[in-house]
Amino acid sequence: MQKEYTVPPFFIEVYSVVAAIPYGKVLTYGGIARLIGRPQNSRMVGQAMWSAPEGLKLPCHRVVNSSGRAAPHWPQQRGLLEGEGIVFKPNGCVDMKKYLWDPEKE
DNA sequence: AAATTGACGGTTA
DNA sequence: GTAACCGCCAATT
Repeated sequence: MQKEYTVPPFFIEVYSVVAAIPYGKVLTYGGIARLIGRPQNSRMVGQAMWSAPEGLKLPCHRVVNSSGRAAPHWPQQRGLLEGEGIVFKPNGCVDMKKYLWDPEKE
């Protein structure tokens, strides 16, 4: 078998967490990094998303940065979140106070 | 093996 | 609230 998918183990951890985000909730890159045990690796989380195979159905659009804002290189993310019932504030930020997923609380 | 890049976080101004 | 700089770690080339 050829390894077409040389998916780094680190990314898999990220995918697992991202895939666990419930509908109508959002999580920050740093939040994911913290859940996988790498609080300093927030950047890798984003890199994992970009490299994420679409077949995994990762709700990457539910992942926002610490500012509560959507990804800077992503044009449609905002529309996707609104489609899930998430409301953006006029300044373009998500109401993290309400939509930020709390894995330990669930 | 080395150097560069990167969908970021946090702090300071 | 916004803007700019630094730091951190791993993947990619």
